[in-house]
Amino acid sequence: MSDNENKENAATPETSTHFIEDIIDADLAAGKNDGRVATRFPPEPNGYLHIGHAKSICLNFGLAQKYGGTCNLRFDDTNPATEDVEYIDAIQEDVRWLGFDWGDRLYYASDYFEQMYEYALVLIRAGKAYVEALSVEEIREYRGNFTTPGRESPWRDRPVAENLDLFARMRKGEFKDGELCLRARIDMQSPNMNLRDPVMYRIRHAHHHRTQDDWCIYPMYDWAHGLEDAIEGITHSLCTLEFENHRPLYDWFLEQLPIHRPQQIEFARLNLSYTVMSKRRLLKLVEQQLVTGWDDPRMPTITGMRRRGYSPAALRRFAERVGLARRDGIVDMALLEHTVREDLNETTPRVMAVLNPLKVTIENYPEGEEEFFEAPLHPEKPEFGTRQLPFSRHLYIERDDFREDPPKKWHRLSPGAEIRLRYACLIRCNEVIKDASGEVVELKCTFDPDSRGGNAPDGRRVRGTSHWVSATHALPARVRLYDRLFRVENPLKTEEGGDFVDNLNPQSLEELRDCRVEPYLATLAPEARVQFERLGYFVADRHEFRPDDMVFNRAVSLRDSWARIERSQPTGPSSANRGQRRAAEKQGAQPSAPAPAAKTETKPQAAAPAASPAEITIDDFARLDLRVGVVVAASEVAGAKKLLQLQVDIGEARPRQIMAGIRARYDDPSQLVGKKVIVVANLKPRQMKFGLSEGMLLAGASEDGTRLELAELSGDILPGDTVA
RNA sequence: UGGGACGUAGGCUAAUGGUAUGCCCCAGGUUUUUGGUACCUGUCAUUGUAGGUUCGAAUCCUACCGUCCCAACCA
Repeated sequence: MSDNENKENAATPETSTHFIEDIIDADLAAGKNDGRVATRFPPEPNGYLHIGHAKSICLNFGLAQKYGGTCNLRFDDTNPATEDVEYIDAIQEDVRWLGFDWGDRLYYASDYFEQMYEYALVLIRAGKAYVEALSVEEIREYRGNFTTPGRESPWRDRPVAENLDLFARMRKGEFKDGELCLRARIDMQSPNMNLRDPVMYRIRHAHHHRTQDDWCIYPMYDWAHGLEDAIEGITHSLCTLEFENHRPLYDWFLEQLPIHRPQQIEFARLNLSYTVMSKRRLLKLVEQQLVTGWDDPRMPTITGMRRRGYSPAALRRFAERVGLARRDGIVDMALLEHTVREDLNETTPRVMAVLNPLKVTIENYPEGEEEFFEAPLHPEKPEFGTRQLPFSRHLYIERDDFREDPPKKWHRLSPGAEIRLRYACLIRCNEVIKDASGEVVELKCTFDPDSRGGNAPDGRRVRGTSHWVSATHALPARVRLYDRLFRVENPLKTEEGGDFVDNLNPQSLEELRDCRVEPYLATLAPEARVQFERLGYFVADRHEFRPDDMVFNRAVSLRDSWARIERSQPTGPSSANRGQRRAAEKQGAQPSAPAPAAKTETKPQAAAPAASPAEITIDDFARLDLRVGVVVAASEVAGAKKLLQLQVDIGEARPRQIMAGIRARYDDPSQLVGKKVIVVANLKPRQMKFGLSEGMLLAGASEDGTRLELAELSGDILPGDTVA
């Protein structure tokens, strides 16, 4: 590589610029705004901030940092009916915790009310605004709809003097709520509904948390927001896509006034799988006590994620990583979890905790004796230091780390097997003690005195390493295991008449009350993040943790490749697949290919370490939407030996295309045409090599049990009928 | 239904007329006193579809299809 190339590479930025940076670069190049970049983060104090806001915060503050500009924190407090000081405090705490500093640039829209009022007078005098006397219902009716243009209000041509008088009296409080309002005089025919004489001020005799009872008229968003930006000298006003239709209005208002003209730019809001992101819905979860509060660790709120143990750096990195574009989509929760693991892996000390303790007695270790092993707090970072691990005759190990009948590839403890206790020694299991019900209650083991520190004296290979605590020294703790709040990727997709709360994951929280942790953990401060070795990243609960009553929340589990191996083992407990098949057999049918059940839908949660992996319940099975389908076309798929491509009418606007691995049985596909079959209608469509498959057909063994056969139906049934 | 936007792999994302980038997911492997981490390898895209312009198109043009947003005195 030449020097030249080296230089070029060095100059190439690691991340490419996104479209907003491109706009700013162009503005700067054109000499706009005197080379200034000024952004703002303008939350309405009517709820807590969520991860979507975090994206916006990182964007706005990040841009200011990058361009040497400023970013204001501004509360858009124009609606006293829904706003509250509780939120004002919480929002500031969240932004600060995320790592951003607004310096002395904290502003409130309500500080501009007087100025806005003056500007409204300007519009009235110019004949661009008028006092409306129609009722809310009448205004709605006059507005028309998408297809029919609006009609002009009878008050639209009220003389300026009268408007001025009425508006002044509105302010003085001479009218009741809703009796009058101030409207912009724009265009009732506009195809953009926002331009059909939008309301600028409404009358609300309400107490405002900052202006008290000074005002009884409050500005609407469209009128207020551009003014707030203009007054603060914002250059680039960033907002989400749904405000795109408002931009002509944003611009129109500012054009009427002799003030600074900020530029509104929209970007796609962040959506995350397995959660909801609107304040309205989050509020519902809180109010109906479906979660413990705004800071419930399962909530996608910033404060919830904080309590969950996510770090500010992880959230910032995530915001960076999801990118910025104008196309909306749903970011995979797995990306967030990956980012959290990545950050916590680098920043977090390792400690040992046993969540489901199983008693172990080291028979050749003297009763009453103890010793201490020095163990590093981070295996790759000596600068983290070490701590002393007490060891004695009586220990606890994780119940999951022992199996009486070990499956293949099991590296952990089982009768006669030898494992390493992390940083301590090698032990071998000699005897299994069970209680009356047959449950394993204790293991009798011996340790190899020459293996102190954990190394095999003769270099023998010991593959399994378990975490452990000394029973005589360990401290009790409560541990909460969290899982995703919703059991489906998009909780907003519900059955007819359903509600997103129907999709809540009933197993999103599991509290373990009988955990044992090493003594070192009592020195932790609330909110300290640690890795419990081999289990996951945990945080000392910021509200409930005390040295004598320890409470930990699991931020995220470690990746668990054993769970994967076991899942794929034919002899292991049933995989998601097998479970589903078993359930299907009860109904006398067996799902046949194409895609053996959507992986992402039935994937067992890596979570709950104690849970038996991958079972599905009868409730899961009931989620299958089975429909009657009529095959309208069937053909072979060129290049695929097993597949048939079917068009199946299930009573929808168009037939579904379904790829089925049944070619071996139906060598003449045309014989299938006209047959009534059973279709899994709510299976996530799957893009296969040979085309999209939009469902799955049920099949079973033929009567003589020798071949596969599609389950067929007959009788007076129609495509789309539900199969009970 | 009128208007506005958006379509790149299973999910995000890059590309600025020069032959599809990176991350996540998934599958395998190496190292390992965490079945973690790190590292390596692999699967997956004729860029929504169909035409056109061009030596050359994800990029420009046309048409179609699909998805999202808008009919609060909410923001």
